[in-house]
Amino acid sequence: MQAHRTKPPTIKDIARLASVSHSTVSRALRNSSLVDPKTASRIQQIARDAGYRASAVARSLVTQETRTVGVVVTTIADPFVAEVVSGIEEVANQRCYSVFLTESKTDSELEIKAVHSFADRWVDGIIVTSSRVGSLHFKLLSETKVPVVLVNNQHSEASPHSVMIQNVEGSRQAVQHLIRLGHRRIAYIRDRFGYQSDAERLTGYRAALRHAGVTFSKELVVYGDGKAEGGMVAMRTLLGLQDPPTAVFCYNDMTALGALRCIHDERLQVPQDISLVGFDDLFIASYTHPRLTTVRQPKRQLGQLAMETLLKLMSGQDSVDSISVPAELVVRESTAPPREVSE
Amino acid sequence: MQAHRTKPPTIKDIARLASVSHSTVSRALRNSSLVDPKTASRIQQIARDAGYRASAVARSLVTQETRTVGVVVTTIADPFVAEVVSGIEEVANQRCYSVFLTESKTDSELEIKAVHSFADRWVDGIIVTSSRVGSLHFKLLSETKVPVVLVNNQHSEASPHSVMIQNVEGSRQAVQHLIRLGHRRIAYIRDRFGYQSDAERLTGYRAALRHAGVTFSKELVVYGDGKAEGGMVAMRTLLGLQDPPTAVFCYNDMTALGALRCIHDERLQVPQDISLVGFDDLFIASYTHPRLTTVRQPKRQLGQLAMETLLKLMSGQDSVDSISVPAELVVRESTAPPREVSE
DNA sequence: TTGTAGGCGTTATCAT
DNA sequence: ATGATAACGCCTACAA
Repeated sequence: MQAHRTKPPTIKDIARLASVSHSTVSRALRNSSLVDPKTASRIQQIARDAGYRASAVARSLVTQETRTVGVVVTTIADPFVAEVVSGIEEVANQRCYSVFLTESKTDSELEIKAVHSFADRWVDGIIVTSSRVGSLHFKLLSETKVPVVLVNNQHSEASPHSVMIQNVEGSRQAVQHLIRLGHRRIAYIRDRFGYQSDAERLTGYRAALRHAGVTFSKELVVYGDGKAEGGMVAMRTLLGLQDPPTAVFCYNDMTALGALRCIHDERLQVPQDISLVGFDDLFIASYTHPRLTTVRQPKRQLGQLAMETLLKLMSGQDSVDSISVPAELVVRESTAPPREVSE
Repeated sequence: MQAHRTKPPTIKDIARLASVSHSTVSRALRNSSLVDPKTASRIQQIARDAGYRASAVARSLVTQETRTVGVVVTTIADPFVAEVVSGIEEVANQRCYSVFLTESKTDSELEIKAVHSFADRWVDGIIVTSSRVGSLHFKLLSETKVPVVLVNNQHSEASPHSVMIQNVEGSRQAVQHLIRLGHRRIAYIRDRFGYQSDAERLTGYRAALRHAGVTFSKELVVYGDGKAEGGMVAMRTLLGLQDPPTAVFCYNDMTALGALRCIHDERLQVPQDISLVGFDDLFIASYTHPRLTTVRQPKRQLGQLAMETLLKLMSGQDSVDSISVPAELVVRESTAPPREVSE
């Protein structure tokens, strides 16, 4: 491996150096059996010395595949998304795929632009995570004939291939946990932008209530925005109620974080005054005070599964179906029996 | 825009449809002035109808540029890194560059593999953030002649171009703040893997102590790992001291998070019993209890600056120098005068 | 203003 | 086992 001041060497340069044709070089470098082992290793040595690296773009032009995948996310600054992407990247890397990362910022214009860019670049596959964008882009995705896998997509017009968390069952468990502790006035802070997953978590919430014979109370369901800020505001609303809840189930951990902030600011205690449950089990859930009870999503694994699914699709397997991953309740310190019951 | 069941159309297909040569199509689609505006728009219409998209890989082969940049990070699951990358992605996207994201996981093998992959793919530039990998790979980076920009790199053999936070001044401010509150026994929890930035923050810490005439106490400097876990362990050590510190400055917010956890677990109070300062100002710093006093790094901006620097480099400007970005102390609730003084 | 021809760096299909 | 030769899809002189 050596620095080259001018243009990097091409396959023809190596051919010249080795006094063979460039086809032979090509074969030698790809360990083709159609080449004398001796000359092969000789050529490999020469190529190495010259610092030769085959151009992926030239190769792609002829092979018609790029060994790249496009990943579009709302924003990588979201810790949930970041972990999913980390999982994707891990298995992509293992299989020698490079990943293009693009943020859509919940802007359908940008999302479309991203998909177009991916198509132009001949990516072999696309993964879309937690897209909040309307259905219009599904047409686009199906137009371009590259395989697409969705992760926790927020729209029901699902693509044939997706990896999703079991929202209903997860939230059912969470609320059931609160009920077993003795809670009856249990609130749910929704995500105004959550669409599908928010609807499903609401379903689980209602199912748990119904199962326990607790009547659903409209005032106990309020909207957040899936972020801490929205959780704070929503919690404030709940605390202002005539008869406030004794427990709150949040759309996700970020929302719970905001709710916790609000509760602290009101000089109330978790879980003594109010129990709190999140969703996702972000890293931070183990470091709040108190530690947050939450529903775990195997985030990294979701990413890995998505990439593995995409790999199958790209290799031509068409019998790949969607994957539904179970969520798991993690009980920590933010939940306890309500005051009335515990006394 | 129309679905095509078979192969996507090439420039020649469009040429045929428009009854012109493919060179004319090429010109028309790139708004060349060397083409009759009328035929140009006619061709554009035809291309649009046919769902034609020029292949970026074919174009790259002839133009010798890909409009892609490679970004290597330790792990995207690190919230600091994620925000930097978000900044990079934002300006890259604006300028129609796509970004390859690769995790090195602090493994020099992987980091080298990533750079090789980038080189093979003819990326126009590379950004490396918070690399902990040894200097050996700098040789590699300079070998490949693509422009490289480093963000908060952890080694002093810096590349000519980098974007760095002002660690010394930032930590000096943090510790000075503690001193002004009346603290004298101030600890620093280092990052075992922090190299350059850890050393610089230590320097700032010592400078502030010296300036205030506080003698440096070796036992008050302990090692964490830059993560919450390490912060916990380090804090436990500090609390076990004969004469524990009244304030602790942490390498970063993650470390502070762990320290806070430990303090809570010991039934001590922040800031009444002990003051705590972090570094980074991650999102979470505003949502701890109490809110964390910390030194802000404009993370997104670091990424933007890095990408802008890279853009200049790629456009041939060679008179680009490194950038040093000021850090800003953000005083919140985790710092207060020590007990002895406040009573 | 438009068309023709060559080349970007590979892989792949023929011969030899 | 090796070497010409032709793609791959696009851009760009150069010619017309």
